[in-house]
Amino acid sequence: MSLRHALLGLLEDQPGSGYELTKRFELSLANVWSATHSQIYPELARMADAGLVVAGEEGARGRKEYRITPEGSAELRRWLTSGRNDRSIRNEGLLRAFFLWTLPDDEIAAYFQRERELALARLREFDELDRLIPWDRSGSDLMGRIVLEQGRRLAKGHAQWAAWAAGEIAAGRDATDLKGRIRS
Amino acid sequence: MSLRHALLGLLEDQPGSGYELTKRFELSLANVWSATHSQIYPELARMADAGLVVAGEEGARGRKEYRITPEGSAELRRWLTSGRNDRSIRNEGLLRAFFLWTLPDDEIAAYFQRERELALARLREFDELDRLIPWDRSGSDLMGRIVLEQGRRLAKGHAQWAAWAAGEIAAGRDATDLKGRIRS
DNA sequence: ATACGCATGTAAGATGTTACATGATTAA
DNA sequence: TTAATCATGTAACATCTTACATGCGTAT
Repeated sequence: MSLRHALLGLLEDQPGSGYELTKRFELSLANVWSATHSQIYPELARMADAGLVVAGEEGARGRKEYRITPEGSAELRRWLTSGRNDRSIRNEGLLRAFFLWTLPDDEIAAYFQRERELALARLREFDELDRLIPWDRSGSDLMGRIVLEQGRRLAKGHAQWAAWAAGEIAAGRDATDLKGRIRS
Repeated sequence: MSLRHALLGLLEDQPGSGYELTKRFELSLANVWSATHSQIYPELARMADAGLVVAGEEGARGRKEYRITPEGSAELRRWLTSGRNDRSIRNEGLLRAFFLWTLPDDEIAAYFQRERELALARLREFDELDRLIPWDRSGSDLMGRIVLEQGRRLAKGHAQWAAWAAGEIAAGRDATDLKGRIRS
């Protein structure tokens, strides 16, 4: 139930309406977690039922501002410290790579070349983000910079891996028929 | 619809029953993609309806062996070369990190310390796997080694990032009250 | 007046998880 | 004979995606 915890985390920083929280997903959480308003509105209602948040009076245009409750804060802390990172593994990029052997090897090389370029583009985006965000000295911004740094490292590592993989394919091309029936 | 493509990829290597494909998810795909038999059986039935696979006659204990069809192979290749990596971003680890500022900073440091240890344990597991798998010179094993290498790089990078982050927290501790209201 | 952005929701369908349910074969 | 493994499925529930639907407020 990570959507719930993402919402608790955002509300711990400051209260907000469903609409505004949707925007925060698009802006600050864009590279970490995605969610749309059609998920967020009903989830906020369920969280209110569970006592994790409360809605203030309706403002203009039916706007409802949610605040986190002490129970909500406790649940957030419980989630942060419970130590279990249990999302089942689903890495579409690696899944593709795993089956790439079914392609002719010039296409495999082209694939990794493109992966590398996409990763480098992502790296440039992160650098740009870092430049644009007016970081302050708050704890949330310190963690924001730490998360962004991991994004940068991941992108860089991905580019390097893709380049290395392209090299392996090129090296293997001479020694081995990739689609070969050479299985032992 | 990545489950479908994962199944096509596995069947491109060799035919198999639902039960056996479930095992292949647990063994070769364990660190890449997860799926359970309760997903796999109905999906294979749908794929047979769509003409991507065909079931042979029933064997012992009702065993049905599925083979990939030319249409299935074409669909696999289309997926591999269609270039769009569109999974919506969902990284629970980074999500947690993003909200860690709500904890006292000794707990943040402990969190990163544990992250580092878990990543190093993962790295050791990958090394062990690499040692145990009887790699051959086939294309599928070459790609298998390339994917495993990325697992190793990711784990190593994660450990380094966690160590770096712990250092940043320690450095910030002196300069800044992490939960501080110092927002500009 | 009208278009854009604010603001909230519902509905249908796809996908994933957990639990339930059954029975055959084989090795000890 | 009995426990483990092979083998297949269904059901209920949670979650996520995409599309549909409505109306207010504000600037041009």
